[in-house]
Amino acid sequence: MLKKPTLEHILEALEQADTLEGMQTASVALRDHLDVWHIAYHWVDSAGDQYGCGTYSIEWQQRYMAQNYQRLDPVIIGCYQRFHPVDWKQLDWSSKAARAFQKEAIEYGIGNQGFSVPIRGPNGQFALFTVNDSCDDAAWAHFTEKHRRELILVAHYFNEKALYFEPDRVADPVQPLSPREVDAMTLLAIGYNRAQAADTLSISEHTLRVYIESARFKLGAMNTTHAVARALSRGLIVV
Amino acid sequence: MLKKPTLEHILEALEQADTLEGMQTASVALRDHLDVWHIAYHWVDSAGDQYGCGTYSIEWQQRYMAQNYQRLDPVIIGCYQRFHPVDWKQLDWSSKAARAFQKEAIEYGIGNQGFSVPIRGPNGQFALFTVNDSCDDAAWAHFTEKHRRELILVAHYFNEKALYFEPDRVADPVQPLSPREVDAMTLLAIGYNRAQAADTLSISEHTLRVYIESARFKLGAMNTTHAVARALSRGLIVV
DNA sequence: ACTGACCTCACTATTATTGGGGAGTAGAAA
DNA sequence: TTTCTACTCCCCAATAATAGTGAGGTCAGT
Repeated sequence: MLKKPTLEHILEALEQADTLEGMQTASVALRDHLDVWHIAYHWVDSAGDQYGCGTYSIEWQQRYMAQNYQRLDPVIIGCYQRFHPVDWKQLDWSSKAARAFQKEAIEYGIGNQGFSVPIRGPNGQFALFTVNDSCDDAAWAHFTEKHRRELILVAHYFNEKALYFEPDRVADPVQPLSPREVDAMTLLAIGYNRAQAADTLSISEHTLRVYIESARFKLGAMNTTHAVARALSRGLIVV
Repeated sequence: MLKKPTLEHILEALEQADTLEGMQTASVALRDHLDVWHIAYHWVDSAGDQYGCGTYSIEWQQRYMAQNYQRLDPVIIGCYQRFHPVDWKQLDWSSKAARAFQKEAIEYGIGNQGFSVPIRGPNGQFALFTVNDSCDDAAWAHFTEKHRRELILVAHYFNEKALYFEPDRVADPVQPLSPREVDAMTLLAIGYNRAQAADTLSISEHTLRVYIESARFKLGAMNTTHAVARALSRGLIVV
């Protein structure tokens, strides 16, 4: 490189990106900027789909996906229940499968040190942003301490871009529910049965049913449970 | 004030905080640093509990909670499905309830301009970090453009601290669902009835019921609809 | 070899929910 | 003024859900 791009430049380039290659370019630039082995952004979908970008070798990415390693990768498992960024050393590598996985990763050119930022979006979307390197513990601790804040920020920007590229999020036109329908859906979503919900709203159970039915039609739902699920995932109610 | 603290100082003070008052102090310091009317961090809990900190008046906070305004607050509703920080102007204030809410908020000393950052943690935890002020649109657009990145970062730090203070709320019913339970919840959430779901999974309806029941138990849900709603809002299933 | 978690299936009984109907009010919008 | 939407109430028969009981199998980890 003639000149290292600043973090500002990288973030701006990332903001401007309108293809996946833009994210790829940004991850390479960031790797050079931070002078580490690897940068990786990895979207983990509970449907099993996944995609990502980063500087891991194609071979490792293919191997990872072919083997469905996200099911046993301690980084994925460990981050899934966390909010805080995590150093790989803090994770649970005790199982035999995990150690075998780590050994194989290193053979594929992954460094022994890692720092991963879990990121979440709407509807349970989950992704990881990872910095990877090979060095001793003290140097790594120093690095993560120094760059923690910018890594969080960059992780956020990567995920923002990824959500932008994911088409599902901008789809369905939302027909709004009436206030009473929102009440009904909300109470059902927090576990009330019809009698309790009707009582809470001070209306008859029959009336409550009318709201449930009309909400069901508006939401195009096949039954009450479906209606509540749709109301939730469309953000029409907050529980 | 003798001297405005820098953002670095505020973040460091926040990191050091080991009581809720520390968050409160940080929000006041941040308000002064940014020279805005209000800073607010607001945890929206699936149990209906909520807490937060910030510079809103006690009266407004009490009013908000007493009226369960999180159910109709366009900021909450609008941010819930988003990942990106959002300017309040982009939200849907068209309903009568929303306008009445806004009017009342202004009477309680809330400014007309707002910028909210949605934040998510494990198990569907959701919170908002908001900056509020009163100024014209151009000035506000300039402000949000200028401070966007640091606001994202600060939002993250506030939530990190909040999760640290309230581990129970996240850790409480952490039990993950088994694969079959996830299948069952997912199929119910997309509108299948038991017969269809059982057929889809190629198991008997009796067996399906066992999964629904065990998922319901794990989720601490009172009925099937509640279980599906919880699975959704905790991000255990994606529809 | 044992423990525990998961997957699969069956029975009985009671209670709750659903999906069809229909009908009248009030208030806002056209 | 008419029309529309939201809100309120009611019946009935069929279906779904709940709460117990039980059993037997696999598979991973200690």
